[in-house]
Amino acid sequence: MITLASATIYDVARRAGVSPATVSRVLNGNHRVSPELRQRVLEAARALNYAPNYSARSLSSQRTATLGLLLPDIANPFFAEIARGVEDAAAEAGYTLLIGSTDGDPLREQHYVASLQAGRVDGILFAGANLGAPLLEGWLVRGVAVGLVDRLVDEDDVPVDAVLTDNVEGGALAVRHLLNLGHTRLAVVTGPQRVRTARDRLVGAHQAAAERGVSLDPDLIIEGNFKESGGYQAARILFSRPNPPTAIFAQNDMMALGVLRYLEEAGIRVPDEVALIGFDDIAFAALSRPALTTIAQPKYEMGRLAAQLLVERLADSQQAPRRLVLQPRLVLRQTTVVHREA
Amino acid sequence: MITLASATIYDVARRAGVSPATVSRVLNGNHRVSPELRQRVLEAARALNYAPNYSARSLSSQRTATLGLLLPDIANPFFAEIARGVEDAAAEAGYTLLIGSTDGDPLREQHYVASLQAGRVDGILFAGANLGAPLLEGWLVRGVAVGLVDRLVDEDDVPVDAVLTDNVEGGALAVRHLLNLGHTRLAVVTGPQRVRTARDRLVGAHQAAAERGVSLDPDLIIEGNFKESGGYQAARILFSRPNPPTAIFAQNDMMALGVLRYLEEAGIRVPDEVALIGFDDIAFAALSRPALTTIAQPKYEMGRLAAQLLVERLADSQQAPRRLVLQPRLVLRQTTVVHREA
DNA sequence: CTGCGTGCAGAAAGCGGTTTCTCAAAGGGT
DNA sequence: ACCCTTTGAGAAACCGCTTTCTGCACGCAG
Repeated sequence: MITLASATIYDVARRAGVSPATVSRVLNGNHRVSPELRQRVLEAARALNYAPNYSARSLSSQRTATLGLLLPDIANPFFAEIARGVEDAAAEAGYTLLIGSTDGDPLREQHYVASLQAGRVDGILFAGANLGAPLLEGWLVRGVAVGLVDRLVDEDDVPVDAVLTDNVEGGALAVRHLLNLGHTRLAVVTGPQRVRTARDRLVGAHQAAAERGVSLDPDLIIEGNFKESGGYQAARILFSRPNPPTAIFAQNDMMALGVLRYLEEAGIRVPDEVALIGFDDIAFAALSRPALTTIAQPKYEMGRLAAQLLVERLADSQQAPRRLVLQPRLVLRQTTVVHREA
Repeated sequence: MITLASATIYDVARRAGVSPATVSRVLNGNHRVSPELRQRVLEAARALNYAPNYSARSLSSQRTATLGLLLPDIANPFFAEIARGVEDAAAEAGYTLLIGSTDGDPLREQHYVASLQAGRVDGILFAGANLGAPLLEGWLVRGVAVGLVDRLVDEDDVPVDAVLTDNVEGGALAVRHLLNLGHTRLAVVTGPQRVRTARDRLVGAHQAAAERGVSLDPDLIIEGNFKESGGYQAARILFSRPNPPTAIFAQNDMMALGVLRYLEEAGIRVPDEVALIGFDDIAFAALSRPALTTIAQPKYEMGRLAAQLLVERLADSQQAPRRLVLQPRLVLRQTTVVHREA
C-alpha cells in the first residue's frame, strides 16, 4: 500500500526552519509569533499541503470538536429534521456530528453509548423516546456534556439541558380544536405509554376535555406505536366497534396518515364524517390528501437550540442546566375543516 | 470543573500489578497472556470502569473506526434512507458514522472535506449529486478510502468504488410504462441537468421512446430541481400551454408530488386525464393520494452495499474498484392505472 | 554601565494508547 | 546435564500535536 504519509508538523517546521512549537502557534493563531516566521510557516504548510492530524490534536488538546447525536431512526422524517438542525448549529460552532440510530433498542443504545464514551465526542445529544436517569448520570459523571431533545428523563430532577415542545399544551390544542368543531366522541390514538411524550400529550388531551366539562371515553383511547401501521390498526379497531368516534387525535403524523389510509379504504369521508388531527407537522402532512391538520413542532429549531445549548455548556460546564420549552402550534388543513387550506 | 479524569491504561496496569503493555494486549485480545494475568487485568479494568481513550488509540493505531458520509441533505427522505443503510452496515463492521449535509453547496462541501481529512475518518462516502474528479483524486492520494453512492464522477475512469441504480434503465422503464398505457404526449420533468443522475434518466427516456419509434417532444421536457416546488412549477408551465401532455414522468418523487398538487388544484384528474410516474419510491409515495406509481430504487440497500464496499476496501486497499449497478423496479400504484393497488 | 522586565522561539514533557524490542524463564531435544 | 528455542511480560519508543518551561536578546530605567 502506497501510504504516502501526509506531512506532519515536523515536516513543516523543518521546511520553514523553525521549531514544531512555532508551527503549532502559528496554525492555532494564539501566541505572538513574528510576522516573518509566521509567513514562512504558512508558506511551508501550504507547500506541503499540511493538515493537522485530528487524533493527535484531540489527544493533546483533550477536545474532539465532535458532537454525538443518538436518535431512534435517522430515516424517520421527524428526527431527520431535528438532526439537520443539530448539524447546522454544530457546524456553525465548528463541530462535526456523529449520528447513531438506536431504534429505541436498549442494546443498540448501549452499543453506541459504549463506543462514544472515552473521549470520542465532546458532548452528546439524545433525541426522542425515554432515557433512564442512571445511564444519563453515568455520562454526566464521566465529564461528557449531555443534552436532550424531545426527550425527558422520567425523574424530573436530573440536572441536564433539554429542549422540548410543550406536549401537554399540544395535546390540549388538538382536543380543543376538535371540541370547538362540535365533536363529542373523540378518539385518541396515543404513542407507546412508556414514552413520556405520548403520556404528556394524553394528559393535555384530558385537560382540554376537562376544561369543557367533558371527559374522554376510555374505550376510545388506543395505544399505538407512532408508526403508520399503528394508526391503521387503531382506526380499524375503532371502527369495528358499535359506536365509533366522530373525531380522532393521532399523537403523531405518521399514525394520522395510517388512520387516513384506513378511513379511505373503509369509504369514510374526511373531514365530513370523521375529523382527524395529527402531531409534529412533518413535511408530508401538507402533501397528504386530504392535507393533514396537525399540531406543529419546531423540529429544526429544536435541533438547533439543543446543539447551541450543548456548545455553550462545553464552554462553561458549571452553568445551571437550562430547559427550553417551545410552544406547539395548530396548523389547519383539510382533515378537520371542510374549506380548503388558504 | 470537576473533571474526574477517567482511568488510563496505566491505572489499570498499576492496579493489576502488570505493565501497560500487558493491559493493552489483554484488552485487544491479540497476544498470548497467561490466564492468570488476563484475569487480573480484566478485574482491574472493570473495577476502575476503564474505557480506552479513543484519540490515543486512533493516534497510535492509525485508524479511527469512523466513516464519513457526505450527502446533500439528511432531512431529505431519499438520502435519509441511504444514510440508514450506511449506518447499519457500518455499525455491523464496528464503525461509527460522521454525517455532513452539504446542500450541494461546494463551499459546505469544501468545509466538510477539509474537516474530515487528516485522519479523522478511515473512509468517506459521497452520496448524491456530482463530484469533480480532481477533488476525488485528492482524497485517493491522501490515502483515504473513498466510495460513491448514487453519484458518479463525470469522468468515467476514476478508479473508485460506487453503488448506483441503473438510471438509464429506470428512465426507460418509466417511459415504457407510459407508452404501454397508450400515451403519446409524454412530458418529462427532469432534475438539474448538471446532475448525472438526471441526465441518465433522460437518456433512458429517450431510448425507450426510440425503441417504439417515437420521439419525445422537446417542448415537453422541463428542467426541475428535484424538489416539490419544482414539480409544481413545471406542471403549471406544461398546462398553461396549448397542447398539454397526457402523461408525465417526473424524475423523482418529490417533484411528482408537486406535479400532483398542481393537477389537483387545477382540477385535472389523475390518472384519468393525466398519468403520472415518479422515481425513487420514497416512503411517502405509497401514502399520497392518489398513490404514486414510481420507479423504485433500493435506497437502504444501496447504503448498506456502499458501506460494505468501503469496509472491504479498508481491509484491502489494492483490490480493483468495484461498481455495483442495481436494477430499478416499476411500482404500480394509482397515478397511472385506474385500478387500485392490490 | 549594569540590572531587570518583556517578547519571541526552542526544548521538552506530556496526552494515552500500541507495538517493537529485549530479556528472563521455561521447555524440549540430545 | 547443557544448549537452544519458545513463550510471556516489561521497557521504551513512537503516533503527532499542544503547552509549559526555559533561555536568549533586546530595550529601558536606575
